[in-house]
Amino acid sequence: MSIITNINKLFDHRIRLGIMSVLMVNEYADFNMLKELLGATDGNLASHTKALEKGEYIKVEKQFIGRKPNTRYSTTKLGRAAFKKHIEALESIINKQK
Amino acid sequence: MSIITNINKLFDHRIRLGIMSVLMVNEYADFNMLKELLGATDGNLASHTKALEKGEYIKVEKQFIGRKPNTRYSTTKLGRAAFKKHIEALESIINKQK
DNA sequence: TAAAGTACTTTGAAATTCAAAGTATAATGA
DNA sequence: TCATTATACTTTGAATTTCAAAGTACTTTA
Repeated sequence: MSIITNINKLFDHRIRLGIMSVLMVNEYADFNMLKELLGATDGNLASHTKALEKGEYIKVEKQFIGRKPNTRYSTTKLGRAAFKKHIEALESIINKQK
Repeated sequence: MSIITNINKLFDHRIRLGIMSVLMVNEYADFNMLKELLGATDGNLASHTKALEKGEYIKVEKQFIGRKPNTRYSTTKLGRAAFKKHIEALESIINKQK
């Protein structure tokens, strides 16, 4: 049980951390919203959302808004639980600094 | 200026986060101490310390203790400043969750 | 003095990251 | 109306990073 035991590999990247962080406080976020909020390129964002999707931490819904495709993301129960644990692990590391 | 702007790429990995975290609260840590605290393999730890060293965030001193080689690590001023900034960025993400 | 242990370092395969290019459709403008 | 530009992603593959196994150079132990 080391100090980094509860750091989740899947959240251990700034873009994925950002995606989760946005999705924890917003019920949904679409591709462009995430792209803008995180300053990621299209391809980069797509691969990170795919990684989180594969881990079943986020859910993807594709729809059309008017005639435009729109992809929106939301967290899963599993994702929310995992993220909370990750945040707690970070907090515990941070508190050691104080 | 996105929510992940101040997340430092070099600290954005659990092992390097762990190394810095240990070195922030201990003046020195040697190879084995870090290895044990972080549960890293030798090769893995070596490459992460090398990355932090290259970024001039930690300093490496090699000496002999008795007849055994001993490598000890400590933070640099630059490293401490960068890590503080990183921790503040994490805190700000965490606080958004509350 | 052979075998096992210590303290790393090197190596290279595997996994990950990333942006450029691609796809498909929609909107715009001439 | 038809070419051009824009939108919303996806695919691709080169570059980088991660990782553990194997290697090196001793030292300790039996």
